[in-house]
Amino acid sequence: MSAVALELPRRERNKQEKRAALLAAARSLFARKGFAATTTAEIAARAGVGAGTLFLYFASKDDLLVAIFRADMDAVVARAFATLPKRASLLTELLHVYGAMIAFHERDPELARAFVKEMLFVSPANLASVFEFIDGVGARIAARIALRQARGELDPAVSAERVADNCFALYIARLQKWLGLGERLASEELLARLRESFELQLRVLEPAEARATKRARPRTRRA
Amino acid sequence: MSAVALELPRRERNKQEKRAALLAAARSLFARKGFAATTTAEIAARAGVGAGTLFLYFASKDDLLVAIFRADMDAVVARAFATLPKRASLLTELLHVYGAMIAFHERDPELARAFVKEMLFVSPANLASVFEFIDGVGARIAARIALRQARGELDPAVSAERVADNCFALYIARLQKWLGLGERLASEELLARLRESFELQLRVLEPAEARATKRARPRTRRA
DNA sequence: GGCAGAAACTGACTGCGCTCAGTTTTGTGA
DNA sequence: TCACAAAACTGAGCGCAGTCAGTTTCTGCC
Repeated sequence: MSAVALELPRRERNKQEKRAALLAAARSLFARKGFAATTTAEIAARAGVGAGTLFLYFASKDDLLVAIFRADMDAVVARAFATLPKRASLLTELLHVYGAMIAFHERDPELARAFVKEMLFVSPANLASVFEFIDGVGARIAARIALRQARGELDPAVSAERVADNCFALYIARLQKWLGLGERLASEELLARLRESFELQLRVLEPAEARATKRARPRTRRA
Repeated sequence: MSAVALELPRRERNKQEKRAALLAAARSLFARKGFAATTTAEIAARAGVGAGTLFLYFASKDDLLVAIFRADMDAVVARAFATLPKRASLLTELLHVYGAMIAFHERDPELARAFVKEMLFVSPANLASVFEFIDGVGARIAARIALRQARGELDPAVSAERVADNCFALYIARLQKWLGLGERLASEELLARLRESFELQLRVLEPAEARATKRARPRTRRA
């Protein structure tokens, strides 16, 4: 009958603790031994539960991975938006945010590969959480675009949401290709490719006058 | 010492035949029972080889699937380009081609899901073949763009290859999201989303003058 | 033809993700 | 306090993808 007991029903508390224990166990084992080399039985044992219990909390081993990654990505993105460079171009801001995500993926390519592969093919609950994340990033990018549109720096006739959405799609596609390639390429390569893709997409936001001017010098190469 | 024997060394011939038999067996079993419900042992048995032999020809069950799909997609794309509508806009042409691919995926969503998920995470040989396909589509789309640039219909200062590349990335990302969603949505939905994405990307190709004109009426809604 | 070495093939076996029939724990109402 | 239902948990067991030590088939050479 302590004060603590009032906060939550005992059952619910236990469940949350077990879920957290499983996530923690999985996180540490994945980091130490890698995703493929870690068995679900090990994770369950380390979390102090039976082998079958893991699957009451996560639909599959992949599901568990996505849950972990999803949580980490939130922190990465929050930090990236909090440290946006001042007075930078939209392109720079985009690369700052997506660059942070890429850097995170680069820390453990094996996990990243598995995550990116499974991301969209998990249990409904997890899938909803992934979409929430994607939409969250999209909305924040859209806000950065809208800001500039309001200032008259970018064409306000173009839908900020749709441009943001396209950019995320471009990011995902490039990231997958990069991770699929047995990551022989440096992340700088990926960032360079992404910059090109974004540049091409963002050009649609340039006010018509600016664009007409640009046309005079057909190609802008060498920085 | 017959004439036939001269064509290829016996061994090589046998290998090709076994590979073909495995592909045919897998194709028919996947179609009848579904991908998940078909075991590699069944496929091997139907092809008349031992269970282990399958893995001398394909690195994994997924690899086998990708090999099958890849071959079919070639035919689908070839057909799509051969039946391009006359005097249509670039956007219409793009939707014709990608629409054909989507229609193909819609025929067997379970297989399509597995394919799209594994596509970039297969054995090196298969991966190369997948990239060949992607590049092939990209090049053909780029050619359609270049044609219009040469005619003066589109801005020649924009790289046709890069626009085509971005379009493929947009396609892949949208397709994955659609297939991941337990395909409750009709393919028309996907096509509509894709049209929006392409529209936004292709706008970069509009000659500057045309674009300045368009700006007069800020939004083009209702068809 | 016959032999040696290589290449191709085989299927019993392994390890692991996931299931499910049975057991324990928790919450509730008398 | 006890009975009893429901929820949570368990781990032995199952099915299957993928492996590998041993076997067969092929090829080039004398």
